[in-house]
Amino acid sequence: MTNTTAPSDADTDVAAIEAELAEHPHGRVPRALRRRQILATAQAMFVERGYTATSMDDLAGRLGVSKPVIYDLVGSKERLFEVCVEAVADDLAVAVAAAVETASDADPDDPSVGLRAGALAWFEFIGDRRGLWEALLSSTDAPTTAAVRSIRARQDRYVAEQLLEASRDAGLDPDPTLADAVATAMNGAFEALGRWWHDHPDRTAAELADLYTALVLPGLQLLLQLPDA
Amino acid sequence: MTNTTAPSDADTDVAAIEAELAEHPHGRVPRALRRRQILATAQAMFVERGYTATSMDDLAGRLGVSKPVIYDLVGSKERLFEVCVEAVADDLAVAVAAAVETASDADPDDPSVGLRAGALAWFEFIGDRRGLWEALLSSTDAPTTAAVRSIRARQDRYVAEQLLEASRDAGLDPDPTLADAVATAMNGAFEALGRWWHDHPDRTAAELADLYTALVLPGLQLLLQLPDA
DNA sequence: AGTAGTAACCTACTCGTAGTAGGTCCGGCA
DNA sequence: TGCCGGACCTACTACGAGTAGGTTACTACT
Repeated sequence: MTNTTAPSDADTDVAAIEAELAEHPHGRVPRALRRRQILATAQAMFVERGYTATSMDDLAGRLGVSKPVIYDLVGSKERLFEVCVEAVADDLAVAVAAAVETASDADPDDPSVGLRAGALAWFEFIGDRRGLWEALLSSTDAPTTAAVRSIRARQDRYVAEQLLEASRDAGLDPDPTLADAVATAMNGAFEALGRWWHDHPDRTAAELADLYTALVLPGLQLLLQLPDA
Repeated sequence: MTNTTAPSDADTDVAAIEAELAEHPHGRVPRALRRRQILATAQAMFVERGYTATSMDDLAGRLGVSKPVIYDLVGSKERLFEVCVEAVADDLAVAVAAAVETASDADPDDPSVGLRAGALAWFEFIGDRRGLWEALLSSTDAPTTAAVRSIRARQDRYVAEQLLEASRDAGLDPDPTLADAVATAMNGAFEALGRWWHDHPDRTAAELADLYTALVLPGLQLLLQLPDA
């Protein structure tokens, strides 16, 4: 059930943007559109060749535009990468949060269904964008610094918040620092399983979500003293 | 209990190597020694400035040697980084394996003591080399590609093997692929907690090892059907 | 219509860094 | 004394990120 909707905003973007570009007879194009084109094309190149192997000259060539245009609109190569990563991270965060909310609403008493639903949404998301995810985050060579740090921090915050909420819902008084650490560890396991999946593509998102849940949930319930069901 | 022994092979190396170098009156030094000097100095610079900010020219300058010497002895900048990482990874692997073995010998019936001992050794090791670990692995900007991949693979293999062994010791017939996936997830959690520790230095290695064990062990026992104690 | 003003874009650089071609200098050994 | 090989150096090339300053075409106003 992983390929029903648009597989990647980026590819869609490229097509849509191409169409919009055609409407402008001369090479001259509004800044906003040019910027979207740059981001979409850059994302594609990062995926194909990786960060270092993608040169700004090549990108400019592929865009049919000179380098200063890119620098004017984006600022720097590192910034360009960051923006690409953040776009993906935004989509992921939205997808996961929606799945968690839906599941929690359906079964408000069992905190484990939220976890399971979130895990499933997470794996389905990255399953739909294999190359993208690998290239941008699980990354092989990028000055991932700021970008990856910030999306990790965001995921950690989200999961920690979920843990605290579940804990409070169960009538407990949770330790925020503990929740923080646990959330970080959980997300580390996510990332790692995402990489593992890449080397074992025959597995399904559901299998990974089950595995993840089975591994993490029992310890979680003990640590946070959550109810069993 | 984290600072009793030699805190970092690298610093020790620098001193020892300096001494050995003094024995060679002219600048001329045997290849092997020069190579050790290069590695030690490079490691230090990578820790101080990070990968990209460390230029081969600067390194050559600090060594009092010209660039081609480095290229002759190491091959490339990326290779240089890899060698540094692998050296640390070797030490870590040895430390963890030793701790696990000792603990398992002392209490052969309870597989959880091995896990707990390994976790503790792992955290103590990286606690002893904060900056080093952060710079080389948790890395901020390196073409970590090959290096990080290979050390992750190695850690994964080790943990998977431990899991299989524990499972067999309990008289079960374990699934290698499952063990592989679980090991990967466990190590992902390790890495993430290592990073978290960096932002919460007030914690002790023992606290982190306890947290890790508490989070992971229950699920592990269910998944692999290990005995409880 | 003619004429600013400005948005989009380009040419042609600088600067820094990875990596290399080819030569030098010194010790040992016949 | 002359030769050989190992340690080392000077002086490059190639390439990529980022920029200074100029050019063209569209828009708005008189």
